[in-house]
Amino acid sequence: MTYDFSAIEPKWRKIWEERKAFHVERDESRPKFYCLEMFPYPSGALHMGHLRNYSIGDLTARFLRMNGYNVMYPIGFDSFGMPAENAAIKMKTHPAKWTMRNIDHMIEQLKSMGCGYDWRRVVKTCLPEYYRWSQWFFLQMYKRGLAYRKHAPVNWCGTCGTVLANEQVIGDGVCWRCETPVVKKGLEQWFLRITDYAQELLDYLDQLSGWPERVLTMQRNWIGRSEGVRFNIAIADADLSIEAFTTRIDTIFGITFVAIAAEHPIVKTLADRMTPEKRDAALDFASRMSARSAIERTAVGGDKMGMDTGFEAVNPVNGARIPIWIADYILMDYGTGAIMGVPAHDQRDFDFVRKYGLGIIPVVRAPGEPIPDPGDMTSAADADGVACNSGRFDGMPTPEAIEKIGEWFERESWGKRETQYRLRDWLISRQRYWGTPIPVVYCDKCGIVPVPEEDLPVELPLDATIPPNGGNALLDCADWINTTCPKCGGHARRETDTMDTFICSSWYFFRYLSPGSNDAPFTPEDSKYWMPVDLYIGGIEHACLHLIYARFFTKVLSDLGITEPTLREPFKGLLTQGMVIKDGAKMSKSLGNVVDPDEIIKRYGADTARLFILFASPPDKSLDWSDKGVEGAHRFLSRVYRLVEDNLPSLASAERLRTPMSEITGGESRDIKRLIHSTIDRVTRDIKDERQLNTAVARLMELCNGLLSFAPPDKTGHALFREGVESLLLCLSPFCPHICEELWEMIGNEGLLARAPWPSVDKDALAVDSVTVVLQINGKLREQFSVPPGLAKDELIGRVMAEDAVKRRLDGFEVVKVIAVPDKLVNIVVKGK
RNA sequence: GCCGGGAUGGCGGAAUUGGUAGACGCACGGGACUUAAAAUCCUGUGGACGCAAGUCCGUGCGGGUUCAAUUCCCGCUCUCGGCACCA
Repeated sequence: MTYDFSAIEPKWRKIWEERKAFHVERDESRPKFYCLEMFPYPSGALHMGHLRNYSIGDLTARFLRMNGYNVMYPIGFDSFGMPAENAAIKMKTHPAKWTMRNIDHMIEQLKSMGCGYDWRRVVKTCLPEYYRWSQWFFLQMYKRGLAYRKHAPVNWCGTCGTVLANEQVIGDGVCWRCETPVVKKGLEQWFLRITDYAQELLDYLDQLSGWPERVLTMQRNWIGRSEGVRFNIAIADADLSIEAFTTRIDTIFGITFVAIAAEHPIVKTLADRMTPEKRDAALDFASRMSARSAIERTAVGGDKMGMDTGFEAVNPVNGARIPIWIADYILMDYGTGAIMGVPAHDQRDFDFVRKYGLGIIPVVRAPGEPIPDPGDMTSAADADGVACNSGRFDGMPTPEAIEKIGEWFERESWGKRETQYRLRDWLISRQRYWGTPIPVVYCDKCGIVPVPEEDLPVELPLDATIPPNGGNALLDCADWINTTCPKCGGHARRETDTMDTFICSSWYFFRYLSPGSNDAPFTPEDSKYWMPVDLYIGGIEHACLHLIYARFFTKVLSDLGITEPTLREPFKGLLTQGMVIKDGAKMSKSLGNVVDPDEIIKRYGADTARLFILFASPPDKSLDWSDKGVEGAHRFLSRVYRLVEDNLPSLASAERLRTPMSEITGGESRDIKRLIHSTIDRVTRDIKDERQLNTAVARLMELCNGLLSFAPPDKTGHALFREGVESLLLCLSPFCPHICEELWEMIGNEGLLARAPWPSVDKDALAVDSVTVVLQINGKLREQFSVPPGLAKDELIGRVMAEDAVKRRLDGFEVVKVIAVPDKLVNIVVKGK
């Protein structure tokens, strides 16, 4: 018989299922571990990235289960979203049908991988039993003012036919899904007040020691905190003022213009006070500027465009009159949409005045240097220095000037020191059908009315037909839209926008914990026992999307009293797996370099696929797919199989499971005992502490090689051989569970390996009988000697110096210094001949 | 521009606190088995010189610290990723 994975793998999956090997319940008597994977979108089939994600997850879950932890390891499907609608149009079917069929197929695929999920806990976010609670959370937030509706310039993707949250606009301003350039549109939409949590989201990053530094940095950048002063600038000869925000209030004496965003409301006010020709020109300029896509607006080194309004502003500190311009480089959605222009110390302002011939006033100089001549300046000087041209602040270093002038502004009530964030409130409305309906109606009389909790869920009508042009199918559901107002009973219309699917994924990890719960999204007991997630595994692409939203949701749930007040963060540990690469590029359909997991599993088995993936590179680095490497992994498993099959009589003859080191005499036997236990030791540490799964596999290969070349010399030898084989199977089982179960059974063990305890390390067996020390001369390796371990420095030096080879080498040299490192080396420093 | 990774044989990747660079695997060379091939097993494999013993060079580049540097410090180059007219 050879290694027949196609018979072995289904056999053990069936047994695991029958024996409910992976069912899990709360158990206060054992430490818990919550191992979570980013759940897949049911696109139709798993790709290699999924296989990698879930191989890492299942290994972790199995390892910890064997180590005595009560392990929560669930899976589900993020099953609302655009692709289902697109597929529905293309395949002339319904998104629900397409989605549910895909889920069924992907469940089969996940099972074929051998992942030990608790299948009773599967979450499908497109089912009313799930999304009713998303709606319920929305209502709780609405009640507390955390969900609100406002008119705002929003990001619109023409291809997807919907608005997007800021986080979903990526790169140079394109849609995260279809990469269409996004345009700004003024619309009334629903938002969640995530900015209320900006500071906490930032502060708690410091506590997330189990997260990769890159992700923490990305989130810090995204939240983008900056401290400055918000202040009023009066408009001359008008009872109007403009608010500006600056982080460099110390440069206030250097203002030579004020610039406002094209979308700024004051543009219209000012235009109304202009001559008709001037007015038309201004409004035309403003609308041309604001209509441009993010790509055009932020083109690197883009020429700045501006227009003088003819109005003047008054510098609060000295009464200087300065022109007010509309400028395209001012963003309406950051700060106040208006800035004080200080060309001497801001490169953008500098570029602007050079183009339009406005003045430059230097107000910071390098210490000990004269005030620069504006005419000589070739760029803005944004470095710190000391104040100049700034009245009584002259000579003050920049940080102090920022402090003192800020205080002065507050004292004079000109403005206030303030912290700004780049983070924007989360726009959750989507003009799409296949999503969670927003539980709100618009009453002719009462306006916005939330749907009462007892009327939840607001079910998505499943009899809708997706319009072939990709529009929102809900708009055609007149029966569904027209309803009665829960408040006055009059006519009302349902909200036809659905929620961003990132809402669904913001709390699914709570739902896993209480799958049957009908009167609450999850039970407090379950949440208290299982949360937080101990290890979350997924792609880094969610660093500023899902991972921020889920943190926000967790904080809100905690504040609403739905979870423990102390549960402020959902994910204690985060492992961002690397990409799967083939031929130097990320696997993608367009490049034609995809490898189908199904085919690999069919051809080599799931154990081989998993082993290769875990062996080829560390989990957080990118993985180079190699067909040859897969064959290598398969070859190894065949060798493991043969190791057992060819030695069944020897294995059966073993009389004891563990032989103490003190009873082992032969050198080879002592070596194999040592190899067994150093392997267990290393593999355990590699998995637990280092997450170095690739080196753990390497150790197991070494153990296998060692056992293959070990010929048991006696009875003790046979016992040791069995000890080695059992250790190998136990340690290998989280990587390749099926073959290990099979071999475990073959050597006569009862009970599931999946439930067996992890082998312990026999510390006595780690002690070595001799060590190799090297001789260095002037730091260069020269000789090697075998000596007993634990020799003191002097003893070691004495022994090495006595060697003939060493004497020969030192002949004619003067020994300057001798360094000894016990059990490692002796380095002799010598001087010329 | 700012922030964060990374650079080690032909390839993927290893190297506790500075202490034998290249574990493990792939690929390749030689051999065994075979009529032959595949599979399997044994064996070699960083580069240069050498019959050999051995010597020299070698972890992106240039310096430095040290008896000793892939590892620590200073200065660069290249590369991947994130953010960016963010006031």
